[in-house]
Amino acid sequence: MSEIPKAYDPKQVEPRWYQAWSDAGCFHGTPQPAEGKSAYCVMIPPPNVTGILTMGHVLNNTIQDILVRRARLEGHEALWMPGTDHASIATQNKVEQALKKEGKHKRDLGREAFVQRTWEWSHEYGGTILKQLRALGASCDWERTAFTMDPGYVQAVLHSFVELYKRGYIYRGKRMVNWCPASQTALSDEEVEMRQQRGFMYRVRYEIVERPGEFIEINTTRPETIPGDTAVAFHPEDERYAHLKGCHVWRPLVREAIPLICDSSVDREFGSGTLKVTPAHDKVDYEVGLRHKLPIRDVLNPDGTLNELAGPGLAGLERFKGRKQASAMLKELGALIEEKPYENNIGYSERGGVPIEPRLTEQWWMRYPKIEEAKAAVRDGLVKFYPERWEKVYLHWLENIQDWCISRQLWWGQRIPVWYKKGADRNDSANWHVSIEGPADAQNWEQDEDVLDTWASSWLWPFATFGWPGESEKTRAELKFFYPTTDLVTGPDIIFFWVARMIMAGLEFMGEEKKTLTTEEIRERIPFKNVYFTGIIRDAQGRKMSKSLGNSPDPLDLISEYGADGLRFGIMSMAPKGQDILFSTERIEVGRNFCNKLWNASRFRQMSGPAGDNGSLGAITARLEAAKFDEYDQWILARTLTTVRECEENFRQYEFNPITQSLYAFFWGDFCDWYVEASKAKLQDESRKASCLAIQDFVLREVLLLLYPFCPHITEELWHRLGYGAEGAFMQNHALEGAAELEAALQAVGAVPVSTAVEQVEALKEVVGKARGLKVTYNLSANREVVFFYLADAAQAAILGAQNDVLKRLIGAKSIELKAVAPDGCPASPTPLGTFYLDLASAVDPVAERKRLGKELEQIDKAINGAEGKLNNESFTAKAPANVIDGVRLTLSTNREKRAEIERLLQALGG
RNA sequence: GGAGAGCUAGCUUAGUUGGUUAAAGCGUCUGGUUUACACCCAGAAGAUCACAGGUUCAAGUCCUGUGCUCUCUACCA
Repeated sequence: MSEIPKAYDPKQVEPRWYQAWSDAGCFHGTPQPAEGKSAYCVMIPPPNVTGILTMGHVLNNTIQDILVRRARLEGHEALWMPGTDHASIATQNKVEQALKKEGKHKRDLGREAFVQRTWEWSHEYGGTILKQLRALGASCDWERTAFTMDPGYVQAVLHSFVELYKRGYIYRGKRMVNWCPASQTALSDEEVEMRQQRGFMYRVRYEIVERPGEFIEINTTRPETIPGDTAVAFHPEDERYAHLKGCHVWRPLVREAIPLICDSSVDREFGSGTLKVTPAHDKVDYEVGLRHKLPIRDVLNPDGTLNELAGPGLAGLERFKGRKQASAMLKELGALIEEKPYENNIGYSERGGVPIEPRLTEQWWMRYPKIEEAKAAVRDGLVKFYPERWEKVYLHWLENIQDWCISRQLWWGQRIPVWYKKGADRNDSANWHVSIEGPADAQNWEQDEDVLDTWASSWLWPFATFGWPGESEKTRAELKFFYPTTDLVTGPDIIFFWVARMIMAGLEFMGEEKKTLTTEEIRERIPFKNVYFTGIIRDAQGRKMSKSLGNSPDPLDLISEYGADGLRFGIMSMAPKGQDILFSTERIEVGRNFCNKLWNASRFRQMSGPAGDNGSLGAITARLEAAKFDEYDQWILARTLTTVRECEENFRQYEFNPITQSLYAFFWGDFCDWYVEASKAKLQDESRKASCLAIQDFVLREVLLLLYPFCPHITEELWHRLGYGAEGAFMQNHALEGAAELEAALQAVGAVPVSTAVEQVEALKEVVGKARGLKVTYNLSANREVVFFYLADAAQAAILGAQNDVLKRLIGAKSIELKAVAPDGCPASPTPLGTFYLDLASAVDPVAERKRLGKELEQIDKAINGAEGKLNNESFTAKAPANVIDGVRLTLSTNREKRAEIERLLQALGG
C-alpha cells in the first residue's frame, strides 16, 4: 500500500478508476450471470441526442448510478441501459436553424438530404451528453447504448404502429389538433403548456340582419378570427336574447349574414352571454359547429399568417399584427365598443415557444391500449411510485385520457408506415396499405409524408432497447432475465409523456395479444416495478434553472472544481425525496470537504501503524482484542452497526438524503471528532494499539462500502490503498455484508459492543465539552497546561480514572485530579460524571494574566463610559430609535457583567 | 375552478406512531496549528415551529379554519 498524499485531488483519481472499470467490463450486464445472481435493471430516461448535461441530469443520473452500484454491491447482476432520443421537433428545429444561418430552408434540400443532414448533425453533437455522464461516473452499460433512430429501434416503432393498427387502436381522422405555427406540425395535448398572457378583451357589436339598427354584443380576445365566424350563439334559456331566435347577424369583417343559434355550451355569466362561433379556430366552437352543421371558414395559413378568406386588409398579415389591424378596422366601422386589458391562459407550443393554433387537419390518432390495466398496475402496487402522491396525478390523467395524436408534420423521425394508392381517395381505408416493408408494387403507391411523435418511439424503450420485436436468442434471454426492469428514475414532468405510456406499451406488447389482462399477466408485463420521481432543481432563489436566465451552472465546471464524487455527494445531500431542490454551490463544497475528510482519516489510519491483515472482514475482526476494549471502542462499534442498519433501511425506501446525513454525522461527528481523537492517546500504548487500529479498519471499511454508491471513485481508491479488498478486485465484486452479518462477525470474536458503552461515551463527551467550555470562558482554550480537579463518587471516579489519558488529550489539560473536598475559588461545572473545577492558578502566569486582564478592563471601562454618556444625553434618548437605545443598554449591562467577572478573576489571581 | 406540495435559526433542511431542554449543515461571531485534514479544530450566539382556534395531562407533530409560496390540471370566449 502506497503512501496517501496530503490533499485529495479528484482529477488524479476519478478518470483513472473510470477507465479501469470500463476496461474491466464492470458495467456490463449479462443474462447469464454467475450462480444465484438475480437481475437488477434501470433504463435511463433517454436525453435528447443533441442535449448537453444539465443539473437536472446530474441529479437524475446520480440517483440511477447510486441504485445500480448499490445493487452490484448487494450481489445483483445489474444493468443500466443508456441511450438517447431522436427528439424529432427539437432536433429538426436545430438543424433548420443551422440551415437558416446558411440562408437555406429545408425545402431547398428536400426530404432525403435534410434527413441526411440531420443524421450528420446528430453524429456530430449526439452523444455529447453521454460522454459527460462518464465524467460524472455513471456506470452505464455503454456497449448497449441505444438510439431511438437505430435501424433496429425504428423497426420496433414501425412494428408497434402496424400491430396497433391491426388491433384497432390506430385510426386516421380529421380533427382539431394543436398546431404549432413555428414548427408547422400537429402536437399532442401534452406538448402544449398553458401560459398566462396579457392581452385585450374586445367587445364587438354585430348588427341583427332582421332588425336593422339593433345589435348583439360579443366578447373576444381574437378579433382577427372574426372573418372565420359562421354563427353567433347564446344560451337557449337566456331570456335576454330569446326574441332573437332564428335571426341572423352581420359579420362585421368580411360582411356576411350568419345565423344566431342557441347552444347550451355558452356561459350566460361570461361577458354578455354570447359567443362568436369560429369552428375553424377553436375547439369548443368546432364542437358547436358540428352540432349545428355550421360551415368552417379557416382564415389562417399553416404558418400562422391570415389567408385571403380573412379579407382585404387582413389577408397576408401575421396573426398578431392581424389582431391589431382587425381591432382598428372594427373601430373604423363603429363595431368596436370596448378594448380593455385582459389576462388569460393560452396554450404554447412547448418546443416552438409560440402560441398554438387549434387547427382542423388530417392526422393519425391512437386510442390508448390497456388503460384499465395501466390504472390497476399502479393502484394495486405492482408498479410502486416514490413518493406515492404521484399515483393520484397518474390515475387522474388516465381517468380523463384523450386519444393521442401521433403524426407529426416533420421529416426527422420514424416515417409512418402507411401507403396510399396513387390518385385514390386518401380518406378511404380501402386505399391504404399498412406494413413495415411497404407494398410490393411500390410504384403505384405513395407513402404518408408524416413521421411519428417521438414519444411514440420512446414509450417502447424498456423492451425495444433489448431488440424487441426481434426473436433472436439474445433478445429473448435478455428480456426474460431483465424484464420487467427494477427501478425507473425520472422527473414528474414526464409522467404522462413517458411513464404512463411505457406502462401501457408494456402491457400491450410484452406478451400475446389479449384484450384484457389478469393481475398475474399485468405483473409480468409491466416495464418496471418502482418509479422514483426526482424533484426539480432550482437556483438559490427558487427559480427554475434555464438557459435564458443563465442560472444553471455547467456540471462539468463543478466536476472540475469539486470532483464528481463531491458533486454527487453534495447534490444528494440537498435532495430530499420528491421535493424541489434549491441548488447552492456551498452544498457541493460540503461534498468536496467530506471527500477530503475521508481521504485524510484514511491517511491518518495509514500513518498510525502497519496495515495488518485487512483483506477480509474476518481478517479484520480477528485482530480485535475484545478484552482490551474501552468505552470508546465499544461505542464506535455499536454506532457502526446502527449506521449500517439506518443506511440499509433508507436504501430500501429510496431515501438517499438521510443516508448522506447519517454517513456524514457518523463518520465526521463520531468517528473523526471523537473516536480518532480518543485513539490518539491509545495509539501511544503498544498493548492497545493493534486492536485500536483494527477497529479503525473495521469502521473505515464499512464507511467506504456504504459510501461507495454515492462516491465511487474516492472509495474505490481508498479501498485499494488500504488493502481492504482481494488483490485486483473492484469494490463492486465484494459481497456486501449486512448489519446482521457484521454483528455475527463481531460475535464470533467475542466483540459484540456492550450497550452501556453508548451512554458512557455520551457522558464522557459531556465532561469534555464542559471542561473545554470552562477553558474558553477563561480564555484558556489554547493552553494545554491547565489543571482540572473533580469531585465524583466511586463509580464515576473509576471511569474517569481509566479514561484519564484520553480525557487529558481531548480537553487539553496537564492533569485531571480527583479531590475529596471542593477546591476554593475555582470556577466549576457539573457533569454526569461529577463536578469539574478549573484550577485557575495552574493555568496562567499570574503576572502576565493580571496585565492582560488589566488591559481588557481598561477597554471595557472605556465602553462603559461611552454607553453611560450616551444614555445620559437627553437628545440621544429622545431621538434615537428604540432598538438602538435598547442595544446600547444591552451592551452596557453585558459590559458591566464582564467587568465584574474580570474583577473576580483578578481577585482569584491574588491581585 | 379542481388537485397536490410546502411554510421550523440569517439560509437549506431533520424532526418516524403526540412525550425530557426542537436537531444538523452552511453562514455569522470568538478563540486556535493539537501525532490526518484550514477542504481543519474548539466554542458561542441564533427558533412565538406561517397565523387563529380546537382535542389532550402533554401539540412542531392530530383536527378545523385562514394566509402566503410553488407545482400540476381545466375549453371560460
